[in-house]
Amino acid sequence: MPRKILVAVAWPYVNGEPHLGHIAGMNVPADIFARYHRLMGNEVAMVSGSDMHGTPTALKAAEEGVSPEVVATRYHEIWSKALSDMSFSYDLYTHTHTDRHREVSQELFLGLKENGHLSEATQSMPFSETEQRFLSDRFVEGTCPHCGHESARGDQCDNCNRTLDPIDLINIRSKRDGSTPVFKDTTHLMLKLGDFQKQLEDWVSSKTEWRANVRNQTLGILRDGLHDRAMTRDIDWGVPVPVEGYESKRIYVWFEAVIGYLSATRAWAEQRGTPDEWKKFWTEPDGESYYFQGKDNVSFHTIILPSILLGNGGLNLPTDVVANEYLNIGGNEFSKSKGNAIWVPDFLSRYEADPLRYYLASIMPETSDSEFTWEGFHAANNNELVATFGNFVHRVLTITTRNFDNAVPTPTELDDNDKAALAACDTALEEVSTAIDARRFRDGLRAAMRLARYGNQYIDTKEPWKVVKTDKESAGTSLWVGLNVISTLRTVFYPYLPTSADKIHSMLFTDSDILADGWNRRDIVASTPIGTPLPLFRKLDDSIIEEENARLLGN
RNA sequence: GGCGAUGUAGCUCAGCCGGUUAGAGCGCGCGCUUCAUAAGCGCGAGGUCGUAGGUUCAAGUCCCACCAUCGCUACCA
Repeated sequence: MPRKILVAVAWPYVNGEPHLGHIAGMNVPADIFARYHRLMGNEVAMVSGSDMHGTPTALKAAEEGVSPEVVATRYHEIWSKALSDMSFSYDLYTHTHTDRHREVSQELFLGLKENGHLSEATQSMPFSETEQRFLSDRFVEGTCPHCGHESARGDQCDNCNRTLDPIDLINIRSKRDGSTPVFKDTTHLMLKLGDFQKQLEDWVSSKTEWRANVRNQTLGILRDGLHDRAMTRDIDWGVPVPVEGYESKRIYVWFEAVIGYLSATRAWAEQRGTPDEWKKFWTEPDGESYYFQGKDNVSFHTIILPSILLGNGGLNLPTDVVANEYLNIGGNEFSKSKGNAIWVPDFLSRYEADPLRYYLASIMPETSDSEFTWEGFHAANNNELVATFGNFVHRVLTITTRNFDNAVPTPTELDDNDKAALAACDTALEEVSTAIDARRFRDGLRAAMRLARYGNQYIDTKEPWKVVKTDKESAGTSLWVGLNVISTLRTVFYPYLPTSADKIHSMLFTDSDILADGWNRRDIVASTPIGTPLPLFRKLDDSIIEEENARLLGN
């Protein structure tokens, strides 16, 4: 019975290009997970899209003097291409400015209203008279009442770190034009999160296999008790609120962004001509769903999204919320403003996706922040991919084609070493499978690379390049075993390095594709022709370290 | 301030319910090999397990306090 796996990837807000920090924590693990499950024969839908309605996007548009849609669409296209160039296998990468998304968002919003989970509340907010609009907390600044810092934000003081309410700010002013806002009452619809307190507690408590940061952080929030939270905003860019009297407001962007997972699954099902297929993942009891994103997003996926789903009823809660920490560079977060960022399109103009996927998976910030360095990328590429994995594949294929007329040799009786090598293949399949299914991606990669090292040890023991001169049958058997190891490496590396796995496949086999072979050690058949071996990976010159570090400082 | 996570060899990380000389990969040193993109294999040197207490026959592994880093703290997406 195939499992039904929804791979839900966080929705980036599109006001810039993707950098390595973005993809390391969400897209890379999600794609490994999705590819693994497809190879296992499970039913997979991997969906995501661009969050078009983020405030930063609207802000950037205002700066440029164009409509938010222009900016959002521009960066959506850049993101789509970059994700595709990274070989991320989305079944659908859409965006939130579609009719389908608006309909589904409004439908769930009204569902909550009909079920009595929305309430109205009036609050006093800063209002700009010059712009005739309400200013969200990030658009006002003033003097901190606690420490006297002169440019405290509306929600928090950057100097003393205390949480603030904009009404407490001394000398409050608009960050947009410096004018002094007035405070005006505004009414919003609030989601009564408290309605779901008990259900959420029971649900999260039962999820003992979740990562510690996700589970404990959520339990901590629940322990404090949930309060109503506004689900509408005084802005004009976003999904209209489908309620009379709210024509000038929009649905809170986080509300509709997390609904994107559902609207995108439905859009995917429609596009493939099976409009009800989304239900496999969302309403059938054995549908599984995995949400990949950064550690700053946890509560939106463990509190708000589940509340929306519970409040509508009949929709599956997340099986797991896989939150990663951050990938840093130079000891800091990737930051556009500080100039220390490596952009995906730029990276891919000089290097290939697979080595990057390898390095990012090997340093994936699963338990704590990790650090991208060019030295590390260079070393991972040259010492591990080229020297260990690529070289093993290349040396076995080369010896084989040169001595056995470009075809798979016929094995004779297997000795203990041969049997151990085949057993190592099965062990690797088992270990990588267990690790990926448990969302331990670094572990899985290590287990895969262990098989490549084992292959080198085996071949060194057997010395077929030497034995072939005296005992061709014996050398042929060793190479046949080596080819089995290569075939298995193709499988266990496929989730991590899909392009390289495809290259191996096309050198070993002429029929079918990797997916058709499943998560198994496909037997190597004697006499099958083998293509000319080509290196899997390109060795990088030492000079790139200095070049890239200089480039980083220069931008 | 409150909540949460993290802190183990130069680097990236394993160490489950506490129990022989704390492990792996990469890097580094030495040796072997030369089929292979000068790639491979073997051996070895590196750690008072963030700090300071406590519990215990025994603690990296449990308890307390503290320090550092990161996230959240409900209107940043």
